[in-house]
Amino acid sequence: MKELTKTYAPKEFEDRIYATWCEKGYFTPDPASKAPTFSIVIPPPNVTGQLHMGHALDDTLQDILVRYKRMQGFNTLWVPGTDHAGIATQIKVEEQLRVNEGITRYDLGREKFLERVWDWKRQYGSRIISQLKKLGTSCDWTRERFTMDEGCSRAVKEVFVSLYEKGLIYRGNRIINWCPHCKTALSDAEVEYEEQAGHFWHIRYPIKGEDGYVEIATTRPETMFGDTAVAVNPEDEKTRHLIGKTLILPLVGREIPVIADDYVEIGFGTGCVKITPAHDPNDFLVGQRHGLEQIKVMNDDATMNRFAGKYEGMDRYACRKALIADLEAEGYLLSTEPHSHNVGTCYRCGTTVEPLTSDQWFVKMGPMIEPSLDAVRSGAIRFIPERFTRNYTVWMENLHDWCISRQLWWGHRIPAFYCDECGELTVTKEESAVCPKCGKPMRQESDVLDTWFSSALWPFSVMGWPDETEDLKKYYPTSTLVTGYDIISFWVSRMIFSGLEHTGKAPFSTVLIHGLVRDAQGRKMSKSLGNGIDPLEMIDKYGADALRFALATGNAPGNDMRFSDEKIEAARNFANKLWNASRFVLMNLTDDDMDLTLPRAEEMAAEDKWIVSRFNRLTRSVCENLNNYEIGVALSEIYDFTWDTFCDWYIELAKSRLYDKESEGASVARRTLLWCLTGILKLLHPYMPFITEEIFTALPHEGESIMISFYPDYDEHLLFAREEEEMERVISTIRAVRNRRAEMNVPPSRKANLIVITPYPETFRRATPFFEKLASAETLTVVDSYDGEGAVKIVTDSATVAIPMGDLVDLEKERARMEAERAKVLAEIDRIERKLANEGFVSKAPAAVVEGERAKLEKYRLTLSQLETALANL
RNA sequence: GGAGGCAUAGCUCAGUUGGUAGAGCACUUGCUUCACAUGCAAGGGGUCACAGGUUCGAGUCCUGUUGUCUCCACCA
Repeated sequence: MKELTKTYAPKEFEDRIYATWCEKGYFTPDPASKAPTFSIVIPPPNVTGQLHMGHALDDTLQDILVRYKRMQGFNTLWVPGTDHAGIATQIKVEEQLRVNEGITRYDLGREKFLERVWDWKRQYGSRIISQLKKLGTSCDWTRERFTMDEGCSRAVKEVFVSLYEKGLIYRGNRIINWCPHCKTALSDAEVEYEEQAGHFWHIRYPIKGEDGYVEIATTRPETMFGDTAVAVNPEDEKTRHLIGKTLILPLVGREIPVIADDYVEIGFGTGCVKITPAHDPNDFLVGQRHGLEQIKVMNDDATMNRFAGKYEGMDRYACRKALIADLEAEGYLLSTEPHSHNVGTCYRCGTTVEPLTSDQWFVKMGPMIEPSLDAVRSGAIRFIPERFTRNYTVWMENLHDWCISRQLWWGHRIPAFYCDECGELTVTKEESAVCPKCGKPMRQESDVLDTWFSSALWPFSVMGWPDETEDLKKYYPTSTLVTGYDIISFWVSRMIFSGLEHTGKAPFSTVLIHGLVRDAQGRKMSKSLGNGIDPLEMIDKYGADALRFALATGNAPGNDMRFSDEKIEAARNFANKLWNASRFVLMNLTDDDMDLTLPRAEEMAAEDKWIVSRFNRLTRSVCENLNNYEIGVALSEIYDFTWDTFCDWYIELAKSRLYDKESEGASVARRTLLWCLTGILKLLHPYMPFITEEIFTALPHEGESIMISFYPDYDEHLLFAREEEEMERVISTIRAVRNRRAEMNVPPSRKANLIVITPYPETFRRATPFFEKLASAETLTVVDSYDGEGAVKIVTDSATVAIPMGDLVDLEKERARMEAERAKVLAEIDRIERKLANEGFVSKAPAAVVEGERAKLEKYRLTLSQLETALANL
């Protein structure tokens, strides 16, 4: 028989086991399977990224579900892959070019630059995949995908053309978020707001032909060059007289009208708002309503353009500073007050975004909103925890059109073509098209699509859509999507409306949301703080199983969790415990113990039936919790059972029979041990795949791997209520004896004779070896009555145990202790009696609860009478 | 401005349809018990933020208050 090393050493086997699983093809579902399917698509990590704790958590949860379902016999598929991550990847490669070669992408040109990015992708693209493998993820690697591979590109074109033809994609000049550093448009979702200290500058706008002026407050004076009106609310008495007047823009001298628009809030500020349609989303709308001219005053890099006059070429902030100084010098600056406000920043580079008007491509969201809300309302898609439904609904309801074009090079190039000859715009899936109108060659749109445009199609593009493939038929819609709450708006909602629009089906039925992994102090892990914990380092130090355990335990769905050395150490210790318990079982087994079935009920001792019955209950509870996505609760149940019930009690109880190796009892104990241990390994396998596999294959076992064995199932034939009760009596009495001995500082080496008075004489006679081994008993004698003086009396709800230890006993102390105990029991009896006397309780509480209280009362009464007898005998 | 989370043992957190509270770590005491000191045994420690309400019964459901975190919106 195989032997296990003395301590748990995950490095010795994790890689080997993973390689074996891959070789055997266990991760690939059987195409012939008729079983119900369970499918998941991985949230694709950035192709050039590295595994961080967020991934580790996300993918651990998915692997737990996938392995659980696979062991339950589902036809299970987990599709892996990576995302091209437009901006993120392009920034990285540009940075590398700058550092290594001192050049920009423009020096290389589009084609050469893209070659470089593909090189980069080839070089680093497999890194995160191999890191995922280290974690133990059971993805079907034969189906690995990339958001810019041929299939995904085809799906993207198909969707783009289809939406365009339906009128759901349009090109327009509208106000968008512009990142001056990335030099691209961003969607609303890609803008992060942060509170920044700023100022309100109050500026005087003179009224034409009058002496008066209008006071304007602004946080962004440099946009003044783009002002094309000043607005007041038509209902505002204080400003109504200004409507229709003409103002003169300070320093610029341009004339702008005062217009009336109820966008201006009465009572806020000066009641007069400068309107800059080209640089503010609200002003843009006001401008549209009033037909105002849009004057863009900045270049793509946020330097000022010719409309800024002498400030042309200055950076927007430099311009602001100079402008304020000039306004002050000319007497236009009325006052300055500090003002803190939210500033939009680019989610990739952190640069303050500039709202500006620009020609971009948009997805018209209107018609897709209602079906997306319906899918959730009807229950076709369920969020877990449920509260994220609201998060999703609110976002969906307030959705604006989605700006999908990016002025980047890395990404899906928009399949639109311009004919410079006749001005025709053609949107087509075809390459290098010729103008359908004039036959001249066309020029393809240079913009690429938002990364999230292709991610949104992921659940069906990876299945082969738009073709009616076998995978699509079998595995789409997918079952569960597992992701963090931080990308519900970026990704989850876009997959939902895309799935509904293009396949007519919601892409998944359940969305399991998890929180963020924070550091031990509760801070968000970030590069700039340098507080990130590297999952690979953790795997190296503690093993992948310990990492997975630490991530799966101790937190409820949707809540953030803290990660600490403490936590993963506890997980590693648990692995070590399981390892050593297995060593114990293994070293006791003999060559005859290849029978993997449980001994027959008649053969089993009370303790065997007890552990089997408890395991059976555990199985039921674990499955219930896993089915409800209570992944952490299920794990802690397995943990408690393994450590407390199996190791601390059952193994110890079994030892007394194992000594006599040849005996029938030893054989039964060995088979029960093996059966239970194997069951624990199976229950635990989804969480800790490596250690359970290593032990499983070391033990006598059926089948070549635990990962393709069947998950334990509740079996009513394995419920032994009577033996459970019997063993609980024994255990609680052993505990009580230990407790008294510890209180009295009796060393374990000092054995004692136990005299037991009990209504369950047989139980205690049979349990004699347990008291000898676990309660330092020399002998155990069951008697009808005992009045020995100078004995310590231990009273439980099933027995009075007397220990004659004359010299050690202080009679007065004993009396006091027992009186105290009596008082406690009396209080309990009183409490329960009052409860049972309460008619409301008896008539309204469930029968089982009332029955439970009655049983408790019974026990307390027994304890009380025993205590009183003992006191009388003292 | 709107929405939501959290508030339970010294610390970090569980607590699944309401039935007087649990774990890990830390702490105290005792153990070289032949699987494990990454261990074994015993123990101390909580008016479940506060105030009301529903109920026979509330950590759990409802309302409000306070503290704290997050998301969304963006009134210049």
